Amino acid sequence: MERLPKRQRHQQLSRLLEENPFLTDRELTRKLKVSIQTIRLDRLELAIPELRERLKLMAERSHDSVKSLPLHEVIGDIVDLQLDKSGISLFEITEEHVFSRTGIARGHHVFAQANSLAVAVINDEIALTASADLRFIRPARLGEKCIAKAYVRSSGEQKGKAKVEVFTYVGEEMVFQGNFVIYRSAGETNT
Amino acid sequence: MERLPKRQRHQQLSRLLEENPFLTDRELTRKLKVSIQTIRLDRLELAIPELRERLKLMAERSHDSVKSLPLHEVIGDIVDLQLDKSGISLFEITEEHVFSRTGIARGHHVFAQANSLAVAVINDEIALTASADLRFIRPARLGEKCIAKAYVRSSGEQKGKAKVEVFTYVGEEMVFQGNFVIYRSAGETNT
DNA sequence: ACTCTTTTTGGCACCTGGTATTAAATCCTA
DNA sequence: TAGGATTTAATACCAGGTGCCAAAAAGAGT
Repeated sequence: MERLPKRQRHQQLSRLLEENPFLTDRELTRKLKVSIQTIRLDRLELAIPELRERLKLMAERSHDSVKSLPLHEVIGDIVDLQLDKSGISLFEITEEHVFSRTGIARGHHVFAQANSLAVAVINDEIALTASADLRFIRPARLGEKCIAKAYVRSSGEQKGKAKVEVFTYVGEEMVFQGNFVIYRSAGETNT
Repeated sequence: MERLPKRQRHQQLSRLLEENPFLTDRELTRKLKVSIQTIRLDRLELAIPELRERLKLMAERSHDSVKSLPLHEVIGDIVDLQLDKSGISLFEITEEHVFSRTGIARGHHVFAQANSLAVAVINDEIALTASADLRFIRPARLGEKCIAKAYVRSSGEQKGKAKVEVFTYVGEEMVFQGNFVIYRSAGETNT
């Protein structure tokens, strides 16, 4: 039995729609050289919804992913904050934070959580990172919940700089440690 | 002339569709208590496309933003790369990177560019940031183009660690400098 | 060569969510 | 009360399908 042609076509169809979900059945007939009914049977078998449904799905995905894009403000959820003293934030490592090959979080996300917290804990109008000293103790992995704890070591209202120490844990294990020096507006703003 | 009802309806219609672009004209008639023709005239005047067009637009946006979503892989465009030697990347500060009150870039974005480049420049299957030492020399601001230059100082194939130095400039001015220690898979992978 | 099954086509009615056009009804106000 | 703006109605048409049924074509088995 040379049942291949159908399977092959199914594969091609899947591939085509994966790389361009905007194709109508009619356009697919031209690419695959079969009738439109065949295309529709194929979609049925492969459980691929019609064009409009595909677009709707994509639109829905993009609609609620607006919320989950944490690029703008604080990275991680701050669950406790004592200004000029200490703070705690939570951050869960999801697919978008990891190297896809290894499932290990990219360093800048772990840093972003710690940095956001270090800035937030400083009780001032303007607080900017001046310098930092980081240690990635062990990699954080997909699905892990990172708990960052920040302690203000010297707030130095006069000097314009504050020192903040941040420790990030997964469970009991420490995964990251950083010493931050934060500029605060009391001292100077910027050029 | 009590021309308000129309303008008011137009405003409501815009608002409704803004917060839920998935509404059909028929659903809108129920919300606004006017005939479907009125809804269509209104959309015409307001140049709001029909439901399917709206969904298509959203789908398209989300489709090619896959490329421009810089969350996953490398932050910044790498324009030059000599593995185990040096690399250059460009990154423009846009609204989403800054504190909205001050227009100053959040530190973790500047760090992310430098960190991505430091990892990219290491010629190895797996490269992870081990530790880093950072100096934010002056704030990067909205609209500025950051040029990060990375130099591998000691690649240490045996030791499993490489040292990378990164300098980030806006024009002639240095805004950031960092010393990175990168784990490379030659030495050890991970737990 | 003749079955039997799978696969592929074709045709037709129907659906949704519209556009386009023309016409009638309703307001408002000068 | 005439006249423009506004609203509603009615009808034809379109894209991109679904659902269903039948017929043609292609293989496979013996």
